[in-house]
Amino acid sequence: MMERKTPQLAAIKQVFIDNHSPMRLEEVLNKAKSIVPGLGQATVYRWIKNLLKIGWIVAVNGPNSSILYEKAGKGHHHHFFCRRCGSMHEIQGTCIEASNVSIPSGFVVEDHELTIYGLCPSCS
Amino acid sequence: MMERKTPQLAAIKQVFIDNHSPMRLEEVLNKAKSIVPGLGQATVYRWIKNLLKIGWIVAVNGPNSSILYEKAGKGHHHHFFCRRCGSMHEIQGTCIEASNVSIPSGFVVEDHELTIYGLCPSCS
DNA sequence: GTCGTTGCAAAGCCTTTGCAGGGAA
DNA sequence: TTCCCTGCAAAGGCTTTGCAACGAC
Repeated sequence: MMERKTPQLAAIKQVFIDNHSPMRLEEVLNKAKSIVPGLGQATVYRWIKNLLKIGWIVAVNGPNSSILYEKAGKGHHHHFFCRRCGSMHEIQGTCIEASNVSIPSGFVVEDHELTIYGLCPSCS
Repeated sequence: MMERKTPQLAAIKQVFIDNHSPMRLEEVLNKAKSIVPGLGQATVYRWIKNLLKIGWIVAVNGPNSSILYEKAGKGHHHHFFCRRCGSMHEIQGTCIEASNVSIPSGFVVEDHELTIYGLCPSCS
């Protein structure tokens, strides 16, 4: 994949660099549109797919089976979802190592994902 | 909601009683169809929505933002997703209490969901 | 000039909804 | 008889794809 430096791709990347909370695709689209007004949604769909494939961003499972995206390479962390305002927050320094979990024999653990639900500081 | 005892609803419930792993809606539909051949997908969509609302089943976030469903009232447990065969397993007795997690002040924890990724016994 | 990239619109999925007939109570 | 439930098909909503024009290199 030879990436060409287009304003559209630059805008999409910038959105991920500027925003640390995981975002829905529509949020990425809107934020990127404010940088490149004519940006089409198909372009965002295509680049998110590509950026996922090359590992520049990662997908996070959000509530209601939504998919959220965030920039990769931020180290292991978990996510907190506020049930009142619907916001998603990164929770740093709360790593639960897989070794702390007693898995039945036979299962090979590679990775894990933890989502905490509750109220964020603004809503509690 | 006054539930009438129809063969369709009985079949859908039976599928959840017989299968302990979380299932995609399509799986529920197919299994229920083997009990009630003419079963329409709209009926399954409608009953899954209702059973969720009354808390008879619960939704689980699956990989790729898929939604999985399982019978409620099985106690707190986590899920293991096999990356090779795509199967989802219940992991009992591995409860990570929210109190074990150091959450920044201001956040009110109500619940959590843990998904472990790796290889199941059949695939490892 | 080449060919990756883009925006638009059409096409594809999956899920929900409208509706008339059927059947549980 | 009442009216909840069902299956079918149409409608919605979100994502992907086809295509011709554009533009990075």
